[in-house]
Amino acid sequence: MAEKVTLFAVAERAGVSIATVSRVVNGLTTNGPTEEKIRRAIDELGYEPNSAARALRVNASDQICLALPDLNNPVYQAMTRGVQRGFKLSKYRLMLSPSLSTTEEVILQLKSLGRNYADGVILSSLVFDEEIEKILSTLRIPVVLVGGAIDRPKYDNIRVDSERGVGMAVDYFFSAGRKKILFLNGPWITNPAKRRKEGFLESMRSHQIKNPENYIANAKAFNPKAAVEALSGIKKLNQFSAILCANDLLAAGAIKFLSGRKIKVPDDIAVIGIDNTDLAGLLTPTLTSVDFKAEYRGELAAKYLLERLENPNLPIKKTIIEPELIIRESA
Amino acid sequence: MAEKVTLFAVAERAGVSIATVSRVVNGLTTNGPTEEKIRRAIDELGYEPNSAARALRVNASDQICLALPDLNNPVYQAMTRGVQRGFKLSKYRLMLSPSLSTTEEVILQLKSLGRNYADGVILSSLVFDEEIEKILSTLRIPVVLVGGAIDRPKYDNIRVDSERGVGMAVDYFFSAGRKKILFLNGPWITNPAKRRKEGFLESMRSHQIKNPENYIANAKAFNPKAAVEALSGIKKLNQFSAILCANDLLAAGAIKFLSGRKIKVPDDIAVIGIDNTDLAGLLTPTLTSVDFKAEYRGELAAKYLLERLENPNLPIKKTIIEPELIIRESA
DNA sequence: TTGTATGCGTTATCAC
DNA sequence: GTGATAACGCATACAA
Repeated sequence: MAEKVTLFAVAERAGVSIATVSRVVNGLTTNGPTEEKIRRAIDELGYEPNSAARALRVNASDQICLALPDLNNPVYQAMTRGVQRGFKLSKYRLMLSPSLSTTEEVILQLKSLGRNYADGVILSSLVFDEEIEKILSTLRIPVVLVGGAIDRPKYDNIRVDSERGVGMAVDYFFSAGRKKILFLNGPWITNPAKRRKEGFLESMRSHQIKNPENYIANAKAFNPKAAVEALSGIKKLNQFSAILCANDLLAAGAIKFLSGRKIKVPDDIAVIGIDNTDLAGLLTPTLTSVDFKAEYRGELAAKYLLERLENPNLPIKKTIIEPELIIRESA
Repeated sequence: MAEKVTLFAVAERAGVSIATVSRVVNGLTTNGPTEEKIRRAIDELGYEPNSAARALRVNASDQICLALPDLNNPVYQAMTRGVQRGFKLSKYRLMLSPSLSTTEEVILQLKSLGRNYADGVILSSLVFDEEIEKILSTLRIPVVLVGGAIDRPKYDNIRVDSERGVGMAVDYFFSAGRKKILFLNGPWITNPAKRRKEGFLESMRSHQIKNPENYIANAKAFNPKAAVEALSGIKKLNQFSAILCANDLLAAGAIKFLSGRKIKVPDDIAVIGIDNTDLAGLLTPTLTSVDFKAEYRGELAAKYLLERLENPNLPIKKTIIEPELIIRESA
């Protein structure tokens, strides 16, 4: 391993003071005949500024923390790609939190941000309660919320119109004459599940369906296997002509389950997913899905955070993403 | 935003010196009646140690950099999950590099590591040349290579037996009487593509096939769309009874393409993928795929890096992952 | 066990 | 435009 090279080494080699080198490195001195010498010394020695020293001095780490629930879910993979892209041309490095499923994990992660290793955080959590809210308010760095359900006026926030998205799917089913709709939801404690359920109930009622809560099944997780398990437990599946799934992974499981039972999709039962992930185009039949534009949300979150870092006094920004129903073969 | 609280604040409140507080924080002082006071002060003030100051002082950032080609590819998503898991119980935070496709991007990323913001790096690159090698040797932090093709005796290294994995697939085709095999490869410049191609040629020759290089198609990227494009360009597709795809995404594209042409999988043409990603079980037919255990490799890479960080003098570790053919419906 | 004091590498203030 | 120097917050060598 090579020896470490600091400002002092460069200064010595160039025959100037460290202050001058520092200025050149930071572009505070343009012309001057010294600059040439210094640049050469930097190249020859392979000098790279020490992040920690700089961070300590200017109180900024040039790092961003991305706090997400679960990298198994393609929707967060897409969001991550969006965030990556959003920061690509910036000076910021991206930190990836571990998977944050429970309130405790979220809190631990947020608390650790008190160590000042990040200049900002993009948080997308399945859960949101007062305790999390409290810790958020103690953070000394800007926060961008992606998908925080309730209105949180203090933070830049990118939400999705869940109710509308779910409603679009229900409407589409009805327009195709499918009125017996099963809503296959994920774990009911999570925020997205709550919102999507509300949207379903509301939309069904608007179509004059009584007691729509009877047409809801809950999978234990947002994945294909849980979908299969949940559907296996349903007695009279053929009473339904459509299944609306709370995300694409559940839809993938549903399609597998149905074709295993020789039930034709969409002829016998139509299926719509939510999130419109990469998966949708690869399934057979290809999956009709409500696009909540996860990658775009990630990119937008990055943009909002960058803008706030540049100017902390900007007014709070709120965006509600309009969902779009991407129609493919499954419905 | 709350005001910042340092060791000084805690020390003042507890009526001790900052050194004593520092020791308590770092667990260098056990009992003592002072500890109680200090802990209370820490709690009351909500003290969190400043990462930058600590990093500067001890010359360690408690951060790890994960440098990957492409988060669009599920195999790297899986690897990332493995790495996340591997570091979950450690003190290390995970930094995610931007997508590293070209040599230039890899070099830029590696150079930036000279800023000492990471204590170690896990590198999985599609490309490896002398220039990258040179920069690697100047790094002052441990490196774990995942999938560096050539032997690199200086670094902990987790490889995959590509040739063997591809051979398993070819053997399986032959055992099912399928001898006319098309190899649908990715961009030929990348390392995995080279290795997999070699494995294919070698294996075909061992089955007495002459000029196997005539049975190779190259997709422009490792994704479904590129697979469709590549297959569209093939005149006499029905001369083949099997397609081996260089990864699952290509296989997904191939299956879509074939079913679009009313070619039955596996009856008319069998398909095998590589990587055995989450996708495999969700396609129709489900995809037979060579498992290179990406998630496990990620976790192992994290383990190797942790061990080396703990003890830099350990002998270099090399592991070659044994592939496994996961048989599903597509072949 | 506790306190004092030094330095990690950098930026920024101040004189020149 | 340049150089000397203080300070960022912490860990630790040393003295007590």
